[in-house]
Amino acid sequence: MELVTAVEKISELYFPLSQACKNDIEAAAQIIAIEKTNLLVKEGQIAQNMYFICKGSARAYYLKNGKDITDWFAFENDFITSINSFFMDIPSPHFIEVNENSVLLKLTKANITKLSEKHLDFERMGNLIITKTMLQLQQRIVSLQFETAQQKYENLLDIHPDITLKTQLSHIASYLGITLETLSRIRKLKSRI
Amino acid sequence: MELVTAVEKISELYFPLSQACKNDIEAAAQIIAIEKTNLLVKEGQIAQNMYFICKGSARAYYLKNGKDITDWFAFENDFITSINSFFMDIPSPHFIEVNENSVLLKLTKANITKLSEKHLDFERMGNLIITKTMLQLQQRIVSLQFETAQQKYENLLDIHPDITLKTQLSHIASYLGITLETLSRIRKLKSRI
DNA sequence: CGAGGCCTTGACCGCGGTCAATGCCCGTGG
DNA sequence: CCACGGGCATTGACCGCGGTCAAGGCCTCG
Repeated sequence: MELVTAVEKISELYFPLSQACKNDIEAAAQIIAIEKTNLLVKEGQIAQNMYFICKGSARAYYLKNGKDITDWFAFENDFITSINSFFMDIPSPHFIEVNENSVLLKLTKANITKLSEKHLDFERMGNLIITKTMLQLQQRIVSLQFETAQQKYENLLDIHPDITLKTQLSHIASYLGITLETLSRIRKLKSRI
Repeated sequence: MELVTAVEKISELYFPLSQACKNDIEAAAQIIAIEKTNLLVKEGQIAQNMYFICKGSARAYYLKNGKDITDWFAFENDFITSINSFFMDIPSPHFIEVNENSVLLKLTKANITKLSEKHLDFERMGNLIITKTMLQLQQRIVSLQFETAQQKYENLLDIHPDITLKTQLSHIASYLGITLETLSRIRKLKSRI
């Protein structure tokens, strides 16, 4: 069953969980299938759920003067939610959109809280995920601060070589903090080599 | 005594702690006085301690092609460490430098681990601090991605109006991802208004 | 008083943003 | 089945922000 394998995957990839913990996760979580371009969270809502991507991909974006700015991508085996909203219980500045027809594991905040209280290993895992996210953000700051548009694009390709197959270039551009036009020119240069 | 008031401050500012927890922190922590320009962590070391700034200020920086790039400032009532190193047990990419003659509360990682295991409220507080740091970093990404040099400087002034009194402009410039010259020109413009 | 840090100022220029036209692909309806 | 329209990407012309390089000013401290 899909739910069991998803939980197993989480335990393997993030933190080894006891069988009792895995069982409780399985009892609390749901598997849901979502179609391309559907929204998991809308701006202004309070994000109630954390999603783990079993299959597919998603992104968080916000509107800045009406422009769509991608803030975060999540692919298979990543977690995604509106972090501001989920952790601080404030209205989400982000939309979360599913980019492809996807299968997600969904955990409510209430369930996560209960699981954290009951299972030390679950709480540890949560800590670890937050810490890693923090370090990733820090890395991204370094990248944004001192790299050229081209370097930033190449870094992204190093991490996600096939991102251009699944993702609109305009979303990638705003994620990198550059314009669509600049990204297009960079890609042209690279293809000529 | 200084130690007791520092712990009280932490409890007030970050998360309400039980008296038992505060007592244990006081038993585990040390107050240390450090002179200006001393280093708390050097590049390549593994950061063993978390510091809370009772008085003074500090910064984390790294060397990029020999240039000093400020990554983080910490002022009174902030915590500071080399986050990569401290949380992941890897050699620090950062130096941590005390900017003024300062008084710090120091907690070793071993003590923090013990306190987290013993006191649920302490662990919660740790979680909260990490989460808030994560959200701050995320905010900084937005700022770096789409703001002009001037906007970034003004944002910093909103948060730390008196930062220029304590901090070299060259450190501020590298924190904002701009050059010292650009910062100087921005400041000139502002002073003429 | 001289030296060395730190900051300011000026001249120059290139990366990447903006605006606008064009190309390309695909879904929909006549 | 083709024609049209809309969304996305490409390309070109232009230009301004902010980087680089270099000179000079201003403290502070020995």
